[in-house]
Amino acid sequence: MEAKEVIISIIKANCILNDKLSASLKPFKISLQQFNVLRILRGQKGLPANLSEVHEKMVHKMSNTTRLIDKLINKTFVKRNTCKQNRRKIELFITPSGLRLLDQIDLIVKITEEKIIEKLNTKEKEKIVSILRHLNN
Amino acid sequence: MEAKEVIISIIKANCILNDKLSASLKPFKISLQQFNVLRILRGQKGLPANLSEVHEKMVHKMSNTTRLIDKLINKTFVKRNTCKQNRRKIELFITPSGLRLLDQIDLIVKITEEKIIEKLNTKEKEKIVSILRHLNN
DNA sequence: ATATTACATTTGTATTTACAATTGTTGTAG
DNA sequence: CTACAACAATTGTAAATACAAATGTAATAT
Repeated sequence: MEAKEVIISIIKANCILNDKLSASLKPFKISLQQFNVLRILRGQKGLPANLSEVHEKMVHKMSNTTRLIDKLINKTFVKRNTCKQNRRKIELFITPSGLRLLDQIDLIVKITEEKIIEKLNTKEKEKIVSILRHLNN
Repeated sequence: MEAKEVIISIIKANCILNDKLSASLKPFKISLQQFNVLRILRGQKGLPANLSEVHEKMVHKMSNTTRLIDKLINKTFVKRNTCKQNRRKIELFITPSGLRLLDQIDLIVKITEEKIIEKLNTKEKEKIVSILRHLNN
């Protein structure tokens, strides 16, 4: 088994999965990355997240995370404050309208995600996550 | 095991692997996608490949494959002819200078690829390829 | 207090990618 | 033969992303 094969199979899987998820988000005029940011912020359960925390959980260059969030702010789904304790940092919150959007989107994304991996059984899912985690560390 | 977890692990793996490969290609002023096209054309062993064939093996929109190849042509690594039998099609060849470039790049990419998956044993590599293939079809 | 360094984010710019529409060519039905 | 559909590739354009440099703030050393 050549390294190349393994790598290509990961790249292709990513591509397919990205296409399907993006397509399911299209009616909501939101990109996959924007959706991910909103999900991360919701995960904070009211606590602010600062930009670098969000950035770490993403797969982006920092500069583009800024602009990604600019867009979410324009759409009123996110609010940005500079942090009182450390004015270099900024605090990010998801707004009520952002939460409402996620409410609308959640189900369709969940269905899409499950459809993507529907052919995998429990063991395979566990296996792939553990192998990939292994690869990433 | 939630679908979301599986999907995120694939996305992250792809991200890491993409970063590492791109970095190793940087000294050669060539992108990963451009490198892939060259590899595909070399794989033809002298036979022409037409654009749609190349496109199918890639993870791009057709329109961008055209432009990707434009760049390789500007760099003289690829040659383009319109197909005599069917003038809608174009034939693509890798040039001698494209082959020389690949000669230079091959080793470093191979090393990078192997380094990326060095923590996986034979069984894991086989497993992951088979699971992902399963997912893609 | 001032200079220096590190930190957190932003800006500028070029390149890449997505999406829609268009061009030119071939096949085919009437 | 002509019209029309299908095919293969390209172009135009907006959005996303990569990369380098700059801004503003805080911490530290002298």
